[in-house]
Amino acid sequence: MPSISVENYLKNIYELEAREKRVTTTLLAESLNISPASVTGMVKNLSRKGFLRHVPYKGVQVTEKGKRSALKIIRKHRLWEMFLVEVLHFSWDTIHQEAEEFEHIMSERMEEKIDEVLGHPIVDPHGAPIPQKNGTIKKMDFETLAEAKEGANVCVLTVKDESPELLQYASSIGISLNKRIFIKQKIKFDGSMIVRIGSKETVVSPMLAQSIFVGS
Amino acid sequence: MPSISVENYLKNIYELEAREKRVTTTLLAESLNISPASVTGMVKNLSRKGFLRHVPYKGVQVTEKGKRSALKIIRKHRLWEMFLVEVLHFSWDTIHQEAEEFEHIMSERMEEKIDEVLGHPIVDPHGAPIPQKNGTIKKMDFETLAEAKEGANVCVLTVKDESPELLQYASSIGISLNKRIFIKQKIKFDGSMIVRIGSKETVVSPMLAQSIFVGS
DNA sequence: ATATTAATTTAGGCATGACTAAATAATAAT
DNA sequence: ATTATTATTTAGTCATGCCTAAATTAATAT
Repeated sequence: MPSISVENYLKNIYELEAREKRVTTTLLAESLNISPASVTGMVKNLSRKGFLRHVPYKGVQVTEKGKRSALKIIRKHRLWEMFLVEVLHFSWDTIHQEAEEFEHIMSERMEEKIDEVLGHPIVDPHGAPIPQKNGTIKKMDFETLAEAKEGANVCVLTVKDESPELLQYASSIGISLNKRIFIKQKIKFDGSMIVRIGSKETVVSPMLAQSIFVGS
Repeated sequence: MPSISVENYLKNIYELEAREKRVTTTLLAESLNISPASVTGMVKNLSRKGFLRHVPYKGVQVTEKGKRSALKIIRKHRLWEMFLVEVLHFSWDTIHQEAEEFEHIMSERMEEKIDEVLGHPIVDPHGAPIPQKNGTIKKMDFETLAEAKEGANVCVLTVKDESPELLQYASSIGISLNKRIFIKQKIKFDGSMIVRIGSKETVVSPMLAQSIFVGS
């Protein structure tokens, strides 16, 4: 059984792979808040054990085996986030950190019970897809709000969940899952957008816009 | 913040103190499934840090500080057991092991939410008292079923929770919390008892009887 | 092409928390 | 009282997973 550290490495690598071309030692180190030197050591271990492929100075990739492990943990994380919101009435901005710990100690039995009580949900409270029992996960190929064109009317499908501040801010200007956003104007100067959400008009900064994934 | 190991030492010492005159190194080692030599080392640390008083060759006791920590963990453990039964529909014989892990990672916030959802329960699913937020715990001075007199009609108040088998067996002969047991006869030979629970008559072995705490 | 800078890896350490084997202390038995 | 037994402690190891400092490799700029 993989240790908590191993699980965190695999999860982070898997998630970084989705949004970066190369998952370098340094990138991974930053993501894990661990020194690059330490990462090198662990990457060697995990490669030897068949969880990763590592081309020195180039980057790492999870193998099939590594991916399976990563998805198991992500499934537990997202199910637990859902449970925190639905059953324990946590708000969406406080659950990520809670789930970071529980994902590692959640038993199979527990996973099943929670999945059952929640009625087999397919997305978590931030709209991220929950990996299924069989190891599959719905592919996400949404664009970010930052990429949406002027005049478009889009739907909020996913919001990045790492930062409570971001989520609080998003809530405060009316952004939540499945809300529609009309892009009234994009400012050339810095990429800010003037948008209409419901009946209110606000400005969305480029940084916020890059954390929000939308579809049509 | 105490490590998981430290929390387990403190909890076990506290619980052993309640039912043994001296908590010796060996006893503690057995309870924790750790070698006596290792226990000696940790006991030294914890004494130095003010969690324990240790008289070499005599035994250990928690200090006030140690007791406070122990009760915090026991509160989390018992609240979580209650939650597993009430909200996730686990049966009472499967929850102890689950809770052994979660007690260490449960945040204050989580503790509060669960306490709230459960309506501030005062006992766990095995009848053990849940330590309160302020660090107090209801004193348990019940007798064991084994000590009850012939002809007595007693009420099941607590059942030891460490062994799933014990709990399953107790359930199977009709023993659960708040059930009344009439002691029809005590066998001199081995201490077995012939009892009536509801309308059924059964034999309770001395070993089982010692794991069941009753009041009148 | 070479020098500078940045990324990566190697080498050596450290804390935690376990282990075994050997030594010592306490207890019980003759 | 001495011996045998049992409990406890000491000493020395080990695995995990992190660290820093130094060395190496790669990438970039002149």
